[in-house]
Amino acid sequence: MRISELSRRSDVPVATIKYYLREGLLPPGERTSATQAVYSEAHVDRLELIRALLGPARLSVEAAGRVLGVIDDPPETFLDVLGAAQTATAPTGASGAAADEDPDLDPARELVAELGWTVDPGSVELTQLASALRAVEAGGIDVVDGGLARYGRTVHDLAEAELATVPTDEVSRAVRQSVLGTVLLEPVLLSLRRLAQQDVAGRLFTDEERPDQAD
Amino acid sequence: MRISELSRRSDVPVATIKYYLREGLLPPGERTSATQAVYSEAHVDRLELIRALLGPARLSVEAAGRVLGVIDDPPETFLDVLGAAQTATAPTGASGAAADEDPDLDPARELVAELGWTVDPGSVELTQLASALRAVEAGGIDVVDGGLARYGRTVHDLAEAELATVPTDEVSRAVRQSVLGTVLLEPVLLSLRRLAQQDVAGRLFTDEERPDQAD
DNA sequence: CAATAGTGGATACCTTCACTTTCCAATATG
DNA sequence: CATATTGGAAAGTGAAGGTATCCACTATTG
Repeated sequence: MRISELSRRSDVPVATIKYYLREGLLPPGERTSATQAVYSEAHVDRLELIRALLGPARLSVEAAGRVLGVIDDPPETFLDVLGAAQTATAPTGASGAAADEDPDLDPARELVAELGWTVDPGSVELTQLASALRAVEAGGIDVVDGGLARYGRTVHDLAEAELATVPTDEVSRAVRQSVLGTVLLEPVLLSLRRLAQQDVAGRLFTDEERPDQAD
Repeated sequence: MRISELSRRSDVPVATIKYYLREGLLPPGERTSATQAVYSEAHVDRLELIRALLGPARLSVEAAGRVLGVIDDPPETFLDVLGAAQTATAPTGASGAAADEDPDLDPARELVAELGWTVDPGSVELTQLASALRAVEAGGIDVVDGGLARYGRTVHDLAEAELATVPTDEVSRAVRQSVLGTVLLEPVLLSLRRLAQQDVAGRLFTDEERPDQAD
């Protein structure tokens, strides 16, 4: 198919497809002449994936490029699979640069230690956890019931369920599953959490008793 | 204190403080004359909170304004607390407008039904779950081990732990806790998940055996 | 086989967002 | 009184993510 049909099929404007081609998110079509190329089903799928990464997963075009790059050109070893997934999707800079100094990683480190987890001590995620904890602090809110450690243990269950789906026989499939799982399940997690909150709140405030009013 | 000291204390540029004042995120200082106002400790705290919302929580200035608006001017009833929290932080539009038609809410509805949750059938979160599920589909990845329902059940535990911290005696404190909890715990959740993945991946690929290759 | 429409590619432009800069007239302050 | 600050308005900025415009070329189609 030519670009206009690709556009119709994928519901992405031609100009935008060209943009993604320029940015290297979408591989070029197969050239049939100096000014013509044909695109395949694979291009349609790829565009869908790109839109999923840029939309729900909220990745920047640059981050999406890194994610797709890891999928297209996977690391050699299983050990590197997750690391690749995570550094590819880190918000800014990616390669281990400090955002602005490092104000205080200790609370984050302590929490991880309390949970008994083994993590990369220099990973971006640790920095992000630290700043997330500072934000909670700034909000002056009470931490989760049972403490953050309980929260962490529950999240660990999630991580186990996710990683159980990663095939251990072939690196390229493992990469795809873990890289895309890492980013595409985030919005699922977030929206499920909010829906669960609705359910819990409903039980708390409606069923048992309603504090004191109508409306 | 005057604006320049507020700036020093909060580490936010004067021009930015003025911007937040203009956008209504920060309440004006107390006027002492036509061209002078004094700011309090409360302003310092508020600025910290604003930065937490705009930074780690990744809210837009507009969404942050809605969140702060709910806190400053809480709903009357407990029933509305969570709803207010959630609509205030919804990505776009907020008030129940369809992003672009509604392609297919059914998978989301089904999942929620399977979990036995009671949720607002018209809530934005349902739409977001639907589009998140479509994104997973687009990525062609296997769903979590044990199915999404298992994932959902685990998330429900999280929601319970969170909502257990919401005081049930005073609406204004309940609002603050649930509104800020909703948004400020998201980055905590996300970064903890990734750290948990590191731990799980480490156990899978390092301890037991490494599959079969070098590099 | 000429007229028309559709291409790939490059470049310029546009819009939104979150700030920054610049001005200003009116105080504060030394 | 001279200089520095202030609150406030308005214009400007830089990054991000597209769009729009051109253009020299095919690829049809009548």
